[in-house]
Amino acid sequence: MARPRQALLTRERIVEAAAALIDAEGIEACSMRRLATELGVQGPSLYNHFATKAEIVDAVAEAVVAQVDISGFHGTDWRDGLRLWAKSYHAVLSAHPNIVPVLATGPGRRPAGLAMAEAVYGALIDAGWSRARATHIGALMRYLITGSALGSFALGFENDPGLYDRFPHLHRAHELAAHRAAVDEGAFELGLDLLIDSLSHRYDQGVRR
Amino acid sequence: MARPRQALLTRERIVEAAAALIDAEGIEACSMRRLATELGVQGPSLYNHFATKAEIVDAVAEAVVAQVDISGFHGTDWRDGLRLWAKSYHAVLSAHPNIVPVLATGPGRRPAGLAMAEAVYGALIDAGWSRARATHIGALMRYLITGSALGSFALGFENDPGLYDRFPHLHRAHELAAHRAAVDEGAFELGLDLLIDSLSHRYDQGVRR
DNA sequence: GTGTAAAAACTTACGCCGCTAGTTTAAGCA
DNA sequence: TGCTTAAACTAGCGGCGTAAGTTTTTACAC
Repeated sequence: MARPRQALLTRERIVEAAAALIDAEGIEACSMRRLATELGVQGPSLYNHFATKAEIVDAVAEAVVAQVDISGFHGTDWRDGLRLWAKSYHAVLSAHPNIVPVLATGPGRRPAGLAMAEAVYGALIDAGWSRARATHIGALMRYLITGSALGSFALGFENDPGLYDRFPHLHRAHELAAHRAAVDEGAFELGLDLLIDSLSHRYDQGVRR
Repeated sequence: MARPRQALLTRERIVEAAAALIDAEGIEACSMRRLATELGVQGPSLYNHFATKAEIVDAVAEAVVAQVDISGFHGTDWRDGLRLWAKSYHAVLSAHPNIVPVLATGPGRRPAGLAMAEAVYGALIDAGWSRARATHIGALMRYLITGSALGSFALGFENDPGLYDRFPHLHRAHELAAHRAAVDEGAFELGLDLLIDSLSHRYDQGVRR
């Protein structure tokens, strides 16, 4: 086949298919040949639209970050804005855990990441936090969110009671997997509550740097 | 060359070389052929000592986690134990960031990870936290620690002022990289302080579940 | 001592990977 | 109408993880 009358590929179609493949089977399973097959095309054709595989993966990362809701910072208390943003970010990353290691490499390189940083940092500055503290708060929220999305804590323990015989306190660790959602979500929610409570306390006491 | 009088390889030598290569250039750069060359041997010889590359990477991960100091839980307040452990864990992962995504996949699969979970969970249970809360606290500490080690926040913003023209609050973001240590460490320390302060407050009020 | 089995290096090779080069044909425009 | 560019193709390179089979040495049973 030479050039078709109607283009078979677009950057959008490629990113969409790559995102689906990465979500389902991970970045390594999303090979150029495999992705092309999924799109009904031969492998090298993808290079007419993206220069490298890394560019495709980056575009997927950008599309994921763009889904995060940063509208909660407008006209609300900084605490509420922070909470809404964190929950949205957490929900988006939890839906796409396989792309998380890529996101972590450059929060401020992709447009959507910059827009997010602007919103978070801006809201904290406007609330009166010092520049240094606003940076720290933004960073540590990111730590909690990406850390929780990187891998399920509950699924990190295998469902085999015999594994924990040498660890008396872990004798019920094999039950963790069955309560994955409650454990993982509970830990994230607790972390968010603790951080915001503590920040709020400092803020109300006038400690803002 | 056939079998040598003295074995050229041991599991330890392989893990050591693999750890160095992963630290220096990442997991993908640590190919079987490359690693073998580094050890003065042909690629497939490694399979006499490990069944797969994943097994080698796993052994590196195990060796890294084993460096974390969990001795701080003995005979001290749970808050101090938690803080000492978290700082040690953070320091170890910061020294080996390229292995972090591997660690996140199974906190309770490797022996060193289990020993760590036993120490953390046990200390929290002994202090009086409920089983559910002890699990949550262990998990969210892990989130903060792995999240912070996954990628530098400061280095996520390129040192090019022009990039931030469209984002008024980020007009000094290009300076972040120059203060990498202060930003990244400051954020982690703040997160740790906030979490422990907040947990401590709840604990002292008798809210332990 | 000798015979045998296992161990630890080797060589060769398979199928997949990211990617390059060159080819073909259609589209878009002067 | 003719020229350039775009978007598909095929062929192929070097590297990857790994399997299979070879060679020689070691360790141990008789």
